Order: sequence, then C-alpha cells, then structure tokens
Amino acid sequence: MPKDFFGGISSVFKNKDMVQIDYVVDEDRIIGRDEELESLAQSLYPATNGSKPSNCLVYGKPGTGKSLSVKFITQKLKEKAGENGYSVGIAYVDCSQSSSETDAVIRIAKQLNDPDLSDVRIPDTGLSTGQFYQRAWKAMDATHDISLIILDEIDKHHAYDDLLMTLSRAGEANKLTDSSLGVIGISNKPRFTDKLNERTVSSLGERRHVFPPYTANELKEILEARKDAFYDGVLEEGITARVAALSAREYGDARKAMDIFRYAGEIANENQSETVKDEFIDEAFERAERDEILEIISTLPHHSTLVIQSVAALAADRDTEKNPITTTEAYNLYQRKCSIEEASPLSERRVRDLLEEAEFLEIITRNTKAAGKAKGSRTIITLVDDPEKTLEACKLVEPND
DNA sequence: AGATTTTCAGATGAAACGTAGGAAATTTACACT
DNA sequence: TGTAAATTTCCTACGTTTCATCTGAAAATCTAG
Repeated sequence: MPKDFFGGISSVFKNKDMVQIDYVVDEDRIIGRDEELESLAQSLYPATNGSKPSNCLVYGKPGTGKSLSVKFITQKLKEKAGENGYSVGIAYVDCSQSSSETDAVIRIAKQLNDPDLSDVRIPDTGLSTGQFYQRAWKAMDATHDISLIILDEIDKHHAYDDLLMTLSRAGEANKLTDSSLGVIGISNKPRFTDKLNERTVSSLGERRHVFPPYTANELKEILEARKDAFYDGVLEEGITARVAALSAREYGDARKAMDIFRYAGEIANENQSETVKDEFIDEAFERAERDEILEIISTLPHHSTLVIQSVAALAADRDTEKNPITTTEAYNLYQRKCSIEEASPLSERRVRDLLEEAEFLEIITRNTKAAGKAKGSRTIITLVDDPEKTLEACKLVEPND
C-alpha cells in the first residue's frame, strides 16, 4: 500500500489566502473607513462625468487601510464612469519599489497604455525621461478620458518632488489634450509636504485625507471578518481580541494584525496543534516584526543587503553605545563577506551611498562626527531595528547563506 | 608692607587627519533612425 | 547617434579632540625700612 505523504499533515487553515493583507474579503465593505471613503469619493467624483478629479494626498500610519481604500474607491469610480460612458485608466505605483523618476513614469505609462488604441510603445529603457513623459501623455490621451495615478508610499521615492511637479502640472501645461489626469499621493508621513516646493503642494494638495489608526475594536472586526480562513473551532477563545489588542497598542496597524493572525496559524501547524493557542501569539508577533524589516530589505539589491547585514552583524555582538559602528568597520566586514562569496566588492564611496539610502529607508541612522586630533572624522551607524531581527531578515533574503 | 616672582588652573587657539560627500568620469545597457 | 542609471575615481573641506600656549590671579618669596 502506498504511503500517504499528505495524510498526516494537518492544517488549521481552510483558506489561507484570506489572511493575506491584499485579500479582499467583502467587496462592498471596508471596515471602519466609511468617512474616509466618502471624502475620497467626493474628491474624485467629477471623474464619473468625465471631468478632472481633484488631486488628493492621503496620509496615515502604515496599515491604516490607505492603499486598500484608494484602490477600492478608484475601482468603483472606474465602474461608475464606465456606466456613464467614460473610460477611466488607473495606474498604481508603489514608489518604494521604483528608484527613479523615469522608472516611475515608465510604470505609469505602461499601465495606462493600450497599444491597440494609442499606437504608442513604452520600452523598458533607452529613452530620455522627457520622451517617456511624452509617450505617457500620448498614451493617456489616446486610451482614456480620465487617468488616475496612484502613487503609494510617495515619501519613499527619491525624486518625488520632480515627479509630483510634472504630473500635477500636466493638466495646466496643456500636455494632455483629450483627457485629464488626477493624482493620488499616499504617504506615511504627515509632514511630507514640508519638503515639497510650494507650487507643487498647492496644485497637488487640493484635498487631504487623513486615515487615523484603527482602534482595537475595528481591528477585531477586521480579523473576525477573516475568521473563515481557519477551520471552524480551531481558533481558541479570545484569540482575535488578543491579536487586535496587541496591534492596537502600536499604531493600530491592520497589516501587522493580519500578519500576526496568519503566523499564529502557521505556528499552530508547525507544532501540529489542532487549535490556535494563545501562547502562539507572542512568537507570531515576533515574526510579524521581522517581516516589516524583511519587506524593506527584500526590495534592495544584493550588495545593499550585504552592507546592512554587515552593520547588523557588528551591532549584534557588541555594545553599540560604548563602541559605535563606523563606516570603515562596516565596509571592512562587507569586503570580507564579498570575498567569501567571491563577489567583487563595490567601492567604499559607493557603499557610503548605499548606507545613505539605508538611512533614507529608515533601516539605519547615521551621525557624522569628528573623532579628534589625528583621528579624522567618522560616521557612526546605528540600526533602527533589533540587530538579531535585521540579521534574520537578511538571511531570509539570501537563502544560500 | 609692598614689590616681585612663582605656580597653577582655566581659557584660548591651533593642529592634526580620516573620511564624508560633491563633482566629474566611466561603465553599462538599452532605443532610435 | 542618443539617455538614464550605476559605479568609480578624484579630491577638498569638515569637525572635534588633543596638545600647547596664554592669561590672570593667588600664593610664595624677596627686600628695604
């Protein structure tokens, strides 16, 4: 009789996809964001009649449903406009994933372009930024009546100023002839606009939408709505409440709540437990924290992770208060790591740039100071997150390590 | 006692030098005509 | 031919601690009456 490999494996999950953050539970219901959805709808409303919608800026801490709400409302808008005979194109760009202005424009253009309608080709590279903009305008004009551009995590973009400036002025400057354009910027940082120049702010920040953190009750409701991911009865009493309370304590982050929820289930499976027990939650919480770092690091090029790994390794086995990490040290360790994997290391200058970028992404903090007579000046580096967790996250990105 | 010298702490100033970070050059990778 | 982005090469200016010098006042010593 053949062995049944899968028979002995049990799972508490009935449908694990439901506890992924981007799973849409109920198309017509986003918990606790009614006001925000309404105010967004108001800003975008003109688009349903083929007019130009207001540009929007959406603020809120991570995991407060910004992206979900914006995606949801723009989708509804598209349907509604469609009923009225207007074509709405939606481009969604996660700015933390695209490094340059050109890259962002390319992504936008590709999403809004329909080669059959516009006769425009959008190559991956090889054109000047200006030419890409030209093609983007042309594609929008030809393909849609209204183009909506969603710029998620806009504050994480290096060239957001130029990007926003150009996009927000596209309408004014007659770049678009047959269509109009709405920009929706999503940011984690309320003070983000401080860094923009005034004209951009005034043309972009027509409407501001602030998403407050979820309350513990709302989080609980969100989790309850996804209980069907698990089999009946595997969730022990009060699990959702505990997870919700734990996440509400820090910023009311629904994404994190969901991650904890899912990990609790995974840990139950690993322990071959029939039910999701209260005691799994703490470890699930740890894993969720690690995930936050992992998510940032996973988008980085290989050498960046090596550099961060070096910093984390140094931070892990010493008292950084008394003995701070310097760039030179980190670079030396990085070089050694390179020689182990027989890769040619980047120049020190370049590594300094990578560290600068890591600072921008809030993985590390840097502080330059002169070390004294005959000792020159140096930058001391501190990890934002726990070294062990950072290290763990780095290792997950580089499985061959 | 009053004048002069010594002492010493604290103020002031310059020196020392590795490296941070700007600028330019080079490389890489692709598109267009 | 063109451009953007990544990386390297080159180079200067920065900053802070340390070392040395300066300052001023108190303590110590000297001196003439």
